[in-house]
Amino acid sequence: MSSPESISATAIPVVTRFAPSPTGYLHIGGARTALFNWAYAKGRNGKMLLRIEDTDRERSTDAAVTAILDGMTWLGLHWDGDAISQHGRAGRHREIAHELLKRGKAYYCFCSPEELTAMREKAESEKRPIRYDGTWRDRDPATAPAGAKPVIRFRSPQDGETVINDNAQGRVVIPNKDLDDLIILRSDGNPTYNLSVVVDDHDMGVSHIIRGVDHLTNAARQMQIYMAMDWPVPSMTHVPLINGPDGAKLSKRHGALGVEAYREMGYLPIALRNYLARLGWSHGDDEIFSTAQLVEWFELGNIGKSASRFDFVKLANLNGHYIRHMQDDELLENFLAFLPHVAGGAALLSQIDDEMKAKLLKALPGLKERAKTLVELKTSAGYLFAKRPLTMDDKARALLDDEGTVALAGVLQVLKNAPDWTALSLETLVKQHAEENGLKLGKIAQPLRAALTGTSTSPGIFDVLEVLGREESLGRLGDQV
RNA sequence: GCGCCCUUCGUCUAUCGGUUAGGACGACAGCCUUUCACGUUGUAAAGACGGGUUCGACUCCCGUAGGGCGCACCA
Repeated sequence: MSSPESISATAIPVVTRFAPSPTGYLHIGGARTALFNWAYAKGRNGKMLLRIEDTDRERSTDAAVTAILDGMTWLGLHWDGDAISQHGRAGRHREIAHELLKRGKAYYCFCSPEELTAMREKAESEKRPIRYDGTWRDRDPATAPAGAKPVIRFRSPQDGETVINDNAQGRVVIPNKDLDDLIILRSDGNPTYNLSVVVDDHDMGVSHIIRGVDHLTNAARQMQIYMAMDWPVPSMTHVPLINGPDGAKLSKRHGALGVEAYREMGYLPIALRNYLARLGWSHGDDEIFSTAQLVEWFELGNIGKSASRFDFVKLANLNGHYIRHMQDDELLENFLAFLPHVAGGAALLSQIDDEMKAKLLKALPGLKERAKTLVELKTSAGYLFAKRPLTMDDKARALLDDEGTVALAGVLQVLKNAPDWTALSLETLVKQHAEENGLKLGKIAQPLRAALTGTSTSPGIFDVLEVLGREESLGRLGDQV
């Protein structure tokens, strides 16, 4: 608290940003990057801004913007202020490109795309590094071919090295000779990514850049632009990537899905947040923690360096934990909100009136112990919605063989005379009946379960009886005798 | 090809020169039990390889191997 470092750290307002390009859905790596940016800002009273990097007009779509915003909202990652369109700031980027020109930090290059391709191919065939050769770096623009439309290139330092003091990666040194003169303004006058990012981050007052390591080399080029403009360089953090379960890059085959796919698979935002936070970041041995704790504990220095694999099994385990521990009414809310996003869910939702809601709520304590996802919850709740006479699955049918049916008929008589219909008293009643007839409880409970639910697995059978109610229960049992 | 980065149980990770290398998921075994789960107890399971530095290396340095990222008038 008293060290000069922490005093200055609290004095500088923390501004992070998440800057996706809207060329597809919000994938899981992007979601984690957003989570880290959000957690860091939240934990220091800062802001997380959202910038849509839509300067590629060909590939950017409105649908993708919507998907990204929806995904973040569902995950509970709220950005501050309005989302900023990078494309809308092209004029400002152009202005800086010309400022760089004026400062002698950039120059016009008249090479045609064909010449550049030839240059690249030649370098490749000669096994030389693929870089712009600097043809126009010191050449007089007056000697340009007539009518050629120039691009503006950044005049990158040729000697020395650029050092990135990265919070996650440590000190990364890139020799300047390996960084060529990148194009900052295209021949059509549109700015290029590395320029736009620097100008926007600077103008938006971004203090901390947290993004994927795939931008590490860009970070060096961007630093050079900051320095050419005499702008302060933000704190940099490059987080490792997330691979598929087999260690290879995430592809559509495994989990390169949009976050909406995780919603459809029945994962809870709180579980996904917890899981994602533990991928590449840690707080000692803590595995299960609240979002508030994440915000409190999150430090950039605790981000790891190596790529991690996405493990659906562990996610499912965490999800099951959160389902089990969630308050019933809150879980019901999550469940109802989830239904429209899953096949057959909308139809089911239309059947859920207040009475059914009450039933669901009552059944939830038994149901949630047994579900790792909301999809499983939907399946296991199926017996509540079933219409008489129930259709039996194979295992249920096997339980209702001759012996099972006899047992069922016996217990049905007892249940018909049950003085009150609560799980507790029914249990006493049935156990007493079993004892009197020298039957193991299982010999009665399983046929009951089959007749009541049409399946061989369910929550505790006495809870099922209570939730279903006397009339419905006796009806279903009678159907099978 | 060039540059940068990474490498601890199957997986996610702890360790910041001295530990029987810890935890979690998963696996296996037991207990609980009306099914399935939950819960609970226990077991197996790791420092890529080779050199240094050091009294002492998972930890620091060098090399090898493997993997990743970047090298566009994409972002």
